[in-house]
Amino acid sequence: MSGRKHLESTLAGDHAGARGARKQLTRDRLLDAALTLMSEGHSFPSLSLREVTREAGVVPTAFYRHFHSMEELGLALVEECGVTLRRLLREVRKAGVPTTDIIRHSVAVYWQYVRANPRQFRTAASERHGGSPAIRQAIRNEVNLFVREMAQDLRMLGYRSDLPTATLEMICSLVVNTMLNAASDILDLPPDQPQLARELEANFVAQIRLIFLGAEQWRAEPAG
Amino acid sequence: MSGRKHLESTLAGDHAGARGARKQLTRDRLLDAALTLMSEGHSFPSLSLREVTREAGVVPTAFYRHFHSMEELGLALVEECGVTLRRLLREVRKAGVPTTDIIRHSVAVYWQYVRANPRQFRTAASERHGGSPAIRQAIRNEVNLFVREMAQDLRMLGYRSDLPTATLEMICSLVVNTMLNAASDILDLPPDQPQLARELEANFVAQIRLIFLGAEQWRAEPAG
DNA sequence: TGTTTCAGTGAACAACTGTTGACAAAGCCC
DNA sequence: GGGCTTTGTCAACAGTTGTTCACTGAAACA
Repeated sequence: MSGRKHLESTLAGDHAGARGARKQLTRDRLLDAALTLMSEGHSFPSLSLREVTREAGVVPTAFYRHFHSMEELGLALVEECGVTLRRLLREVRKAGVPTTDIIRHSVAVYWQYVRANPRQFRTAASERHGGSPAIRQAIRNEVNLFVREMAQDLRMLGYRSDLPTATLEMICSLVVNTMLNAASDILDLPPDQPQLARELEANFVAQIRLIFLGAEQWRAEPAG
Repeated sequence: MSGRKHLESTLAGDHAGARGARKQLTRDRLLDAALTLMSEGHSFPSLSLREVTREAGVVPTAFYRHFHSMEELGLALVEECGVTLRRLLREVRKAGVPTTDIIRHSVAVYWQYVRANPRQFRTAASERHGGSPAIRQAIRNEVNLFVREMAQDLRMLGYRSDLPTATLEMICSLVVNTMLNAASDILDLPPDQPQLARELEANFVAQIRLIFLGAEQWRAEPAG
């Protein structure tokens, strides 16, 4: 019952054998099914267990082999979105620092990233304020992680090195909020309206620019 | 069938007679029930028609005397939230312009307003990105209305009168997004943590301040 | 006054929900 | 190979859902 192998297999995502691989596959199919249903207009709290298993091509009872409840699936989904977000950060970082018009460039990367992963971003935006308290908290954690990592990046770049970390994080959190709002906006556009999309992007760039304009003016001792 | 009186009573919210008043009352009870259930952790898309009528103390079929579907109730709810928001704007406006530390003052009013109407703000934040497409669109309209009104207020105050309206609205939309995010954050705090609430408020004030710091620096011709 | 209109009731329906237990087959370990 | 473990299936349950229809009683109207 409590053999070593069993313990291993219950830890996160080991699943080396052919059996574990198969399990991971249908687990992924369940997560994918939920993501797909949500991108089709459903919202997560209204998803039923049976709907998800139907979409995944599995019998309802099989669900319990992977999650205790829909809420647990939701948390797994949040983690997946977090991974996606952090991958984005790594990509932007890897793209180097053009120093000239860095904002427009970063926004462009972000924009294309949102369009490439619409389901994850819709889910993140949708559950951030709407889901169950537990899921909301999980997303908050994920977002905070992202914010902290981003602030650290700014620090590494030597941006406003006179400011305390808390202030940098305050700025980044403002940026991230704006990012997520913009993602939700763009994903609600009818896909055949490139003009509206461009206006939205321009507005988004302007807002980010405005934030950094404010950040450059921020006094280290804002006591007024 | 098409008498004058009947026509009147189908128009929005006339309901002068004793009958109309009674109808309006249970309609309000339905809306209130939905709001209450949502503030208890449920999210709107997962609310069932029967749950709402149960909470409102009426039989399920009575629902149809007021709304065709839950989605229609949702739209009515959005409108109610919009009214709440505009009342807020009027209150801030009425409070006068202290000119000194206007941001901290406005934020304080807003803060207390959120705490006084938690159910409306939770609903607004929750459905803004999460609800059905129709409801999402309705909220977007409501928010845009608010943004436009706020931009007009800034103009009346003579704030950055050199900027085009579109730019003012871009700024206000950033402010409103930040406001709604902060509302969602504060409403998720455990109610016995005044220290966290104060930190949250300080962070919120800082973000708004940062935005206006950027706004003051914004060049009328941002072509770079 | 008598008649009409209509918000709210009650019973009933078919469909769907989450969850159960026993069972088949395939992977795993000895 | 044989026995244990485990993923997925099948059948079935009790409860809830949205919606229907015929109804009651009181307010509104003539």
